[in-house]
Amino acid sequence: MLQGTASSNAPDPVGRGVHARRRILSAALELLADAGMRGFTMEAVARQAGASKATLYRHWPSASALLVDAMDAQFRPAPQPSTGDLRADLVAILDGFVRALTDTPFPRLMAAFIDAAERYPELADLHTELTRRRRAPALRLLADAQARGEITLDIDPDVIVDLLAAPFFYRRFVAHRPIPADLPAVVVDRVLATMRTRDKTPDDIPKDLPRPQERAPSARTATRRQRGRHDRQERGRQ
Amino acid sequence: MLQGTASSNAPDPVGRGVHARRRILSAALELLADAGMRGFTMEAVARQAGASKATLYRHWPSASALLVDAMDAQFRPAPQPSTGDLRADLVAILDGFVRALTDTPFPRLMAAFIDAAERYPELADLHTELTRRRRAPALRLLADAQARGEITLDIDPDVIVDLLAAPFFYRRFVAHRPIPADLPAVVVDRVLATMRTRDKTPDDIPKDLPRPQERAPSARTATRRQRGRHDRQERGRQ
DNA sequence: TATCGATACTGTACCGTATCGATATGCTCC
DNA sequence: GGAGCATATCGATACGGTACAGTATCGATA
Repeated sequence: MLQGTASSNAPDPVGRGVHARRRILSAALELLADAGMRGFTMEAVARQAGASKATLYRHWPSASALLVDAMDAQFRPAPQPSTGDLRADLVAILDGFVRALTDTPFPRLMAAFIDAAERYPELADLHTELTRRRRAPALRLLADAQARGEITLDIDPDVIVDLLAAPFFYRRFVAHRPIPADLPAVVVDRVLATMRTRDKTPDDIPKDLPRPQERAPSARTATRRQRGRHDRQERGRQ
Repeated sequence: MLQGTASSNAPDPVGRGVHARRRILSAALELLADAGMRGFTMEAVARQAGASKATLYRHWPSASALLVDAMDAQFRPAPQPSTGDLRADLVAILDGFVRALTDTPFPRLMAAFIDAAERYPELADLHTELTRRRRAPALRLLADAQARGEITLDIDPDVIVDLLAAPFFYRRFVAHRPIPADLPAVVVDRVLATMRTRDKTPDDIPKDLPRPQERAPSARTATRRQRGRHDRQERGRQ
């Protein structure tokens, strides 16, 4: 699948080798998260893993091959919520994003991926694939809801998923501002509001859902500014 | 303001030094865009700039101080479209984003920023500030439209700007998928649809705008207009 | 006169390869 | 079923080569 990797296709070797391999893959990700591509050296990985440099080169022909394997091994498929309540399920998915972006080392790893993908084509391909897998649950929810007649998908569903997922990554990696706890609900409501079918709206949808034209007044207080330490004052120059 | 920079606040020195300083700042950004933080070394910058390493250390105490200055010097304020047509102005801004993300070296620089900001706090602060400036025109458009009674801002306007801007960065840096030419219009229409006031809708708003509940048959055909207003936007170097 | 480019220098870090002894695993043979 | 051996894998270490950090010096130049 991804060329350049020495052993991702082969069955895991038996015996003592497995342990060294796993230690090395974990160490590679730790280093990448801690120090980015600058800290990702074969020497440092070997040190961190308590392994010999020779062992690294026995398993992977190059640092980038090791990195691809490490990225691939790290991925955990996202859960697929399916309570039948589209809004709740989407919010659950986005809540998972928020947790991953705030309470785990994932964002530091992600930032390194973003940078690495820009410069190593094989990493860009893998990054694309991993992102595709992360998006699959939301895409499926939308397709199911459309099949039930709950929503009208008159545009590319991938764009809808973009609208849903993008704000969280943007806040974390570009705007560097805190993510309000209710942002998943706010985003889902905004996006769903443009897709509800007039004729059929299931009863299990919360009634205070802010439909356009007849919005619940609570959305305002729910999203009160909420700025933290990232709020900065004006700078002197332009 | 940004500690660690040797001279960003001081007036530019006169004489031959100015030229060397500018060459070095440009070279720093070129290297950062080309090879990320790995390629950003004082030696490489000096080579690229045709300068002496000693000259670099005369101006900046460290590599990160140089990087902060280079990032700061690169920024060009985004234009502020204001035709009075909220939709057209927002689309113009997002078109500028798309051009910067597809036709310039800006994204490679941006990816390096994203990674660097994760590991160097002073770069994160600067990145936050630069992003804030990039968002200012859209925020002002929304405030003006609200003042005109054209839209109802019942949530944090920053969240609206997030919804508008995020999909483009997400597509480019996370999903690694091409950005359709009509995505700005699609995004603007989706987001505006949830904010239009019922009572007052200015006449200069296109009538085929996909309102929720009475949607135009295709958001695609409905959003084909107003292109090529301003051709200048912020990007990296020249 | 201030700034610059060029050069040299020491110290450190990493690359990629080679070698060697240690050890866990699996198989054979009794 | 257990002792013993063969094999694969491992960690440690060393090596020459390259690159970069940061400082110092000196002559050139605007």
